[in-house]
Amino acid sequence: MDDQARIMQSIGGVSLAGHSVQGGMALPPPHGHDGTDVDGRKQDIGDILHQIMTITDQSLDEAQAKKHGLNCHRMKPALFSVLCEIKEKTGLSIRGSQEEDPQDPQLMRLDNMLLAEGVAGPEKGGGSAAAAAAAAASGGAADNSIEHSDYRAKLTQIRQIYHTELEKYEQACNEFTTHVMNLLREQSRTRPISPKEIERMVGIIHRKFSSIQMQLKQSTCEAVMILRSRFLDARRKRRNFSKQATEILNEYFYSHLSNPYPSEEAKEELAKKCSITVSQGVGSTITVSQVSNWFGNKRIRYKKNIGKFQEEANLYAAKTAVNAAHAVATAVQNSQANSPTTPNSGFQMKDEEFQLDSAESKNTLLTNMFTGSSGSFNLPNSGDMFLSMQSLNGDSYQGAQVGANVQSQVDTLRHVISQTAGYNDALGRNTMYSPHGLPANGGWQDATTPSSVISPTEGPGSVHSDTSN
DNA sequence: AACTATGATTATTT
DNA sequence: AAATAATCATAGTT
Repeated sequence: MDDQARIMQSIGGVSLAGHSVQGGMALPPPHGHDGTDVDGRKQDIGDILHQIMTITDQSLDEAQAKKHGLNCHRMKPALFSVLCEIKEKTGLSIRGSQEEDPQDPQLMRLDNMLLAEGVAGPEKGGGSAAAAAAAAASGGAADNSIEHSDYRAKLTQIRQIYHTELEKYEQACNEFTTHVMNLLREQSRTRPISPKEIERMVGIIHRKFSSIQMQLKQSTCEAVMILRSRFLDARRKRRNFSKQATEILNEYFYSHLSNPYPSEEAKEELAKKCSITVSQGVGSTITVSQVSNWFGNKRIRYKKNIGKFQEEANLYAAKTAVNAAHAVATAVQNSQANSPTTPNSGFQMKDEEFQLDSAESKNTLLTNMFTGSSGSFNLPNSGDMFLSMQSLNGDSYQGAQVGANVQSQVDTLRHVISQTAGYNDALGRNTMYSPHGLPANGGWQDATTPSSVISPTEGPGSVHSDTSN
């Protein structure tokens, strides 16, 4: 009350001195007599101040009405100028503006991370989301991305939420800012508000909202981290393939030992086979990239220590030998049947001759057939092998149809042969199959120095730097 | 618990 | 881009 009295005092003085009392004259004075003029004015001003003070206590309509009344009041300009003066004196108007946020390193960090994670930024250039969608649409043809499709989907989800929230905050911030600005502008009719103050206010609001946004960013980061640890690390968690799957892969590997690089199609096929193979109850469908991994690992590990794999090699070679023999036999039979120009040429193979039970006769037979012809299996690939077969038999039929299909079986047969031969007459014949001179130069089939048949016990060196974890 | 096997990742080479 | 070589980290084995 003391303040108020003082203010009123000064109002009386200033207003009368500074502003001519035009407004006051225009409006009918509350109290007509000169004698009570001063008292009346005091009361007037007291009323106005009271109304200003209590403006927020009233309902909107009432307040609007009162506000209008105040704005039209004859004392209003005077009061305004007084307020201006007060404000100037108390130095309330310009203060501050020294708080420029120091570009918050933490915010930067979060921003960078979100950007790196592909959550922020512009839709990743048709990258993940589009690719994932395409992959999902096209079905199984998505090799690598299908593994991460879950992850990508979740990431997209996070991204979406993040963006909608961000937008929401942005919008709310703008709305609130404009609202406050309007409010201040309107109030500036009643009390002095410099543009700088408005600016400062806006700055404050923005800072508040950006701190909220930072929280959003932080929690988004957290979500991404959790997602990462859940998925990408789970990806590293290894599940062994099923027995059947490794069986299939090994079969392919050992029957293509001379060139164990399955084409993309072959890989797809293998992946399919491995996935189809029973016991796939719980999520272990094998993907193409897994097949690639497998072959990569297999090749390098086989090469690194062939001796260790001899047993396995024999096993699978023998296993597929029967099939191979079958296939060769039927293929030859078919070709013979289909081509009248090639009557029997002593290359008949009957199934019975290739029962594994009668392995001995089979192997010697084949051994004689192959080793007898060229004496060496140091061939770049099975294509040559096939040629040698042809020349051996003096057969003139075009083997294209057979040749292509038979190639892998020939590999297998060669293996079996080399094994038996290696054991039976390993003396002069160490240039037959077996590892095609691998460890020396690292190549798989351009080997120029075929090593001797590796004994099934342990290869030379046998260093496995791999298993030293 | 030590050890090996193996699927996956990373860095480098080709 | 694909292969290799080295390495990682876990699944199985002993």
